Amino acid sequence: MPRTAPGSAEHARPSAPATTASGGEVDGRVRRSRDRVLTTAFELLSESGVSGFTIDEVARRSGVAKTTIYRHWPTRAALVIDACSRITAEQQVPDTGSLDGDVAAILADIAHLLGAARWASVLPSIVDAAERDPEFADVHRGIQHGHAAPLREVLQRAADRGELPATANFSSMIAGLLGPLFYRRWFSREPLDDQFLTIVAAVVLSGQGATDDALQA
Amino acid sequence: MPRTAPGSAEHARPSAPATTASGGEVDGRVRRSRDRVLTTAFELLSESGVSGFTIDEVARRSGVAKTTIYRHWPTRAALVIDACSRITAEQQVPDTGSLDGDVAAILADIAHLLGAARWASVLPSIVDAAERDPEFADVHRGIQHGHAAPLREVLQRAADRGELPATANFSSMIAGLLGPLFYRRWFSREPLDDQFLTIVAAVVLSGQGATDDALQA
DNA sequence: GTGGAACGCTACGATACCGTAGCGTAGTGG
DNA sequence: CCACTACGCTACGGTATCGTAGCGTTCCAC
Repeated sequence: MPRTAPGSAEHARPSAPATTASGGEVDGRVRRSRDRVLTTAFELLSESGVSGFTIDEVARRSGVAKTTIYRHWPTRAALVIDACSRITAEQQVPDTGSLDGDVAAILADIAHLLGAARWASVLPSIVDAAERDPEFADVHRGIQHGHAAPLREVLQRAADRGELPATANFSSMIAGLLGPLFYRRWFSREPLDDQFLTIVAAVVLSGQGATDDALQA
Repeated sequence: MPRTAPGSAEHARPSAPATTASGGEVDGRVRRSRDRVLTTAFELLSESGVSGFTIDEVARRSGVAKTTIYRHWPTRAALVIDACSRITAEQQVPDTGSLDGDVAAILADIAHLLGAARWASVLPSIVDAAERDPEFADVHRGIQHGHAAPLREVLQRAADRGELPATANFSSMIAGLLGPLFYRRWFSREPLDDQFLTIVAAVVLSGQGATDDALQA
């Protein structure tokens, strides 16, 4: 986003509340507009990346007037960020009873996400932007946390159950589990088949590894 | 690069040879211009990413006139690609005698690259572009191959020596070794300390793992 | 119904780039 | 010393965006 100044994410609505007196309900028109725009925005984002993202194009595709878009988002950057944030895709934390099962479930989930064109093609754009723009760095942090958290949780549970040594290095294990998947999707561009997932999980979990003790061997 | 058509990478020089009658030597002025431009281009690329890359800015910084730049590269895209290709950074293939030693050396190299601001901040940009532009996909493939090849070679040598089972799954091992490093640099943004490298290598190599047999356990 | 908010439309001004033209200057090689 | 080539400079034409203004229209809420 070379052309636009960051600008505060805060947006002063024209004048009035837009929420009816009762609860936090909003005018149906507002809701429709916002939804249509955000949906289109996300779609466009996955097609063209952060840099190819254009308000004019969003307006064209969504059928929502450009002026209306600017009534809801103060700046292009704000809309991009907002659309990006929709990716957060909170993963569910599985509970199969065993660490192996939990990890397998999570890896399968992630692999599925990586297979879904949209998600997987937007993320590199965000990573790139995050390298330079602090606002994107925040978004990135959120996404990152979103998919590492479930793994961390099942690892913690396993440690509590005694399935993992207390010295287990969670952070390294997570990198060991997710890294190879990401690597294949974005770098070597090889398929993420079940066999690969199984191998990754087996190697990291059996080399239970990731404890610092293992280094003495 | 939303604004510019790809265009052939071929560039018809104005008219004359630019190379003297003798060998492939070129006019010193040409050499200076090309060098200055490419250097500046790469620098700018790592600062602003592929999308923030501008011919005008390259001209400003390098001191080389925009018209001159266009005399050497037919289009913005061509210059970007050319600058990107400079990253290829051919890694050396170590030969410490043992698989462990070789892998450790390579991981240290990669970690060093990932620590170098320039290289590491350009790559996400290329990955992003490669998602949509076939020309960048080529560049990306080259880079990717460039850093996976040494690993593949030391693994092959180890297999020949009998240090690895013949059934070893090289591709998975490479993903298992490089993935975690990349993951830490671009996703979790944790430091790549020696301990981490050691753990990664130990886990993947000890779980020699990556053979399909290991799955029966 | 009716008032007011939200929307759509057209048109702008301002920038930033791309890529090219034309012309004069400087440096290279013989 | 001379021709030839590469270079620098200024100025364009063209395009794509951003973000805003003004005004009429539609739709929600009461």
